[in-house]
Amino acid sequence: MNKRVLFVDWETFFDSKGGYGLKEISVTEYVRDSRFKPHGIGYQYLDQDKAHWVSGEHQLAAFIGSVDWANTTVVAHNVKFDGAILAWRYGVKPYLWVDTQALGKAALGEQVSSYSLRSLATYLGLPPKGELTCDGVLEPSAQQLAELGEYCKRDVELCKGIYEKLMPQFPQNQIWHMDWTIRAFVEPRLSLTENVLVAGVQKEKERREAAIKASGLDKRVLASNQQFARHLQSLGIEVRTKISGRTGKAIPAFAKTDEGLAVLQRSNPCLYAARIASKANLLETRGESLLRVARTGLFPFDVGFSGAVQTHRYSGGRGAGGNPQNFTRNSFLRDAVSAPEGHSLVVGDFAAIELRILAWLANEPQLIHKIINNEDVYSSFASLFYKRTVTKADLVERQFGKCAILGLGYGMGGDKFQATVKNQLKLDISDGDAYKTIRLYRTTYFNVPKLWQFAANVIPLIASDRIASLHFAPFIKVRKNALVLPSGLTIRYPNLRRVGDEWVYDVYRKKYESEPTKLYGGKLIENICQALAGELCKEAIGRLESEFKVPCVGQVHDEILAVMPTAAAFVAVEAMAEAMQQPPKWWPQIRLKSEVGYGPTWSTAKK
DNA sequence: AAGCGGAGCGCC
DNA sequence: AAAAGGCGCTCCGCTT
Repeated sequence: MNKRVLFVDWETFFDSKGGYGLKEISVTEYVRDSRFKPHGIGYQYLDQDKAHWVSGEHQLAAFIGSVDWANTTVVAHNVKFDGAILAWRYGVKPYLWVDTQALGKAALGEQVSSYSLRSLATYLGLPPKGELTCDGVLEPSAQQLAELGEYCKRDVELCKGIYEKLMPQFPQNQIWHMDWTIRAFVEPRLSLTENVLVAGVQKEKERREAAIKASGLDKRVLASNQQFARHLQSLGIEVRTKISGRTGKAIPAFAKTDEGLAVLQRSNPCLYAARIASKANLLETRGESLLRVARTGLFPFDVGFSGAVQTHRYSGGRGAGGNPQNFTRNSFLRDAVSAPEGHSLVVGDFAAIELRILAWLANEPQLIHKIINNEDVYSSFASLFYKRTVTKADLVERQFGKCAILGLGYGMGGDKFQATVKNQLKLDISDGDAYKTIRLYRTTYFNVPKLWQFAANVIPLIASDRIASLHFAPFIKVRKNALVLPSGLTIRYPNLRRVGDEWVYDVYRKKYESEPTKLYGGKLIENICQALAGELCKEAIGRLESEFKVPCVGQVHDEILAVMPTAAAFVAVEAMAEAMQQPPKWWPQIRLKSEVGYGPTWSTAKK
């Protein structure tokens, strides 16, 4: 049977003053709220010239009932919102979900500054979007409802226009993956355990308040850079400054990794602790927002297709209590995420996936050989550095080796490496040691710097009009200002040009203004490694669901989450390991490895 | 009062 | 420059 394509857009009651709106609360809380009330829906099929408007409870029910959802692809702009309403309020399960906002990110990338309906419509030369607000209007008058209908129909037509313009530029094989990111949200399978969140937040609050109280200072003084600096000066403590990378002005060096704060930590630990405690942290704010979601039902997993527009990795969304990609490791946040009754979470992790990709791209035998023989690359590098045999038992030394192996593959310099070691390992190393580590890495794995050089040599080719493939990655094609990945998705370097002896391209960092950004060999390789890792993970999810019938419920870069009945969890572990280890058709040589575990919660499932 | 930019920090 | 990068979230402080 032919699938029909249906464009939709809901108009619903919101009240920003009453705290009931999408700026105020997450999509999940909004749609599940008792105040939720649809004004109506705009819709249009792909083969229709004009959009339609349906309002009124009975008419809406009749419309929903009239659609053959199982054979309909539903398209909307930010479809997680419209899909959540259809799925959670009307029990709709369509053939496929498509999001024109994600389509914009995937197909246009950095070429636009915003992926709002208005911005994409303007960029693509579609008719202007209407202007209308009905903030706080619970019962629109007949005239208001008619105006809302006209406004909504225009949005539906714009959504269809965006789809028609961008779909030809979007690789068909990626449609299923886009659908998966939306299903992970609108068909949630995970739970959030309320009391775990309550206890975690409470503990964190008490810890912070105690630290602030112990200092005897006002929280506002501690939290403000200016006031805190003045307070330190009044105590006769020197306030070190640093130069802002963005503004070029001197600012107080108050970051955790700044030396000035480290000095304070040693000289006045109480004041240091209070300063840190004065800032809200992720643990507490995220715990609170997840708790609000937990009270409404299951946990929708929000990742955005091509959210990382440069590499097409998934980004974390804010639709259900905040970005699930940065839940603090070994924290109560991950303890709170669990499989439903009678089920287990199966979690798989690609082992050192970017390192493997780098090793095979560089064709570096010192890495490839060790990886194939299951030798511990981190210990091996640490052994070279410390000039003695380091094993997994030498925790700090091996951690140092890991930090170097994972960090130095893209050209990192000494200062940055020193800061990274301090930040991740809480380890102080000298300038000399940092420099020595970098030199050791680059001489030991000399094919890696050679790869950066190959990449640097390719940059002029990317900027030219010539069509080619990368000789070190033949499955990646070179196009004008772009690289085409095996999936067909494109890494873009808009307006790539030489400025002096550097290469730059334009990135929208600010909202309305693009900014030249440098491109060099190491960075190009990093973009490629991240992008390929993302593609491998997507392919594994595809195999797991279609071949192994293991329903995947979430993804964090190199990690896949699935939910299975506990009786079948062990079988799913095997399936996941196999699905993740299978090399892709376009790169049969690479050797992948995964670590898979299962348990009742995210924390327990992950080894 | 609301919006924006800068800075810092969580994850991979 | 043989220069790690990709994100989202939060707060402060300034502008509008």
